[in-house]
Amino acid sequence: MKAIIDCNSFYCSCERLFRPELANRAVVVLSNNDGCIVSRSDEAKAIGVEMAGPYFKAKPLILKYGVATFSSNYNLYGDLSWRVMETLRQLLPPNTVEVYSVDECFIDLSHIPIKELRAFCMHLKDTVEQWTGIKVSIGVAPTKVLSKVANRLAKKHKLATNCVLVLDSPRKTQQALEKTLVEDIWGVGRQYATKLQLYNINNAFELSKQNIDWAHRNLGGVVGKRLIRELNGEASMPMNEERINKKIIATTRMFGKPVSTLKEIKEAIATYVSRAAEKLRRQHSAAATISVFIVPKEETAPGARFRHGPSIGTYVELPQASSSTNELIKPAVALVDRLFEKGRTYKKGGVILSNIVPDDSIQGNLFIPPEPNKNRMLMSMIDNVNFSMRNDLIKFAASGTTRNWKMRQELRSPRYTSRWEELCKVK
DNA sequence: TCTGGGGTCCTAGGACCC
DNA sequence: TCTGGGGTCCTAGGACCC
Repeated sequence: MKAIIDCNSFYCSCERLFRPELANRAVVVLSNNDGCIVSRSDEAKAIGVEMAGPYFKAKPLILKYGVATFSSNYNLYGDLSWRVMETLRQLLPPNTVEVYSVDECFIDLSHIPIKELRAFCMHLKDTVEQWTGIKVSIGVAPTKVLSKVANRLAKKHKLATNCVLVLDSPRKTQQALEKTLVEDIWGVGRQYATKLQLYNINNAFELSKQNIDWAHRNLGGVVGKRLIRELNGEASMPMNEERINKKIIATTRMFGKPVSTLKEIKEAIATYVSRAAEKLRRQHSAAATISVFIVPKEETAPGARFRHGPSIGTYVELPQASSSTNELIKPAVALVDRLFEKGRTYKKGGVILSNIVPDDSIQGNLFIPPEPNKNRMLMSMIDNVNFSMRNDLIKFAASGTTRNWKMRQELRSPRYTSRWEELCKVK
């Protein structure tokens, strides 16, 4: 059997941890740039604050009910996420924890007898809560997709399930599938949900009865086949070993306010390159392709569903993979020159590094004299200062100093667990 | 006035090879 | 009139996830 363990309203729970007076109050956390709502406590859900809705639209509701509102504080969430995962690793055999996202992991439970699964999972849940202060829900089933189904119901019916639901019989599984609408299945997004409803397939049980070849034709090829098999209890998505290195690394942001000068866009892009290069070095990699895009500001027709306008982008292959900020900034900024059109206003930009290789096996280039990664020392010194003291204490001139385009983050809580000067004060 | 950011996997189709 | 077949690699774009 497999399980998915999922932190309840993760970002909100993190904020509450250091603000116990918020325990029973509605809490929401906003995305970067204070744009959207990305986490809601149960109380916030109850008063009708919508997930992923724009902040400005929810604001009347938030003010009316006095909802505690936070900008996202990724230093804090990252650290607490690590604590939760580390706790689970200590309670489980080696290599049975697959971290899936900042607040979720799959675990392999084949070492636990079926009859003891529930008790064991309660033990996991209680220990995580006791050690980290974060509440989790656990769904257990023979496959990943079914465990996601179980997890969703566990969270939905907290009182009845105590946040742990085990699907250990065909009868329980069928009941769970019947209670799950197609759009709530892991792997079914808006496109597929619409299509399925068109065929009058409305819940997960109905979907599980569909023909495999039909799924292949209609639900994205092997992805669809796999989904049907998983719903029928046939494990088709193996547990993955820990993903060490990312294959692409991106840093993309809305600008704090629309930007219309080439200089400012170049500064923003140079700053994003610095961030992305840090991520690259943290995993001891180098990138050989660098892509840059910018998104012009445009109006959304009233009433229309919001969508971003097309992004304008291009990329360049470097003669040799690199992880040095200065080597990456130059080509990135040159790409901006090609993309920028005078007179237009832009709202977002981004940098994507791909073609990523380990930095100890960089493919030499016949036409470039080989030289040791001479920037390595400098870079790691800069990283150390910036990580331990203050973001961007040391930065490259190309990043600019005024930074009018910088994102808004007006409601961020202190980084309680990762900055000395922001520690919780008891007295 | 204000609608996130960072990923993964998969497919189709073109270029190219023998 | 007939105009191969089988394979690999690459890229762009779609769909999905949290």
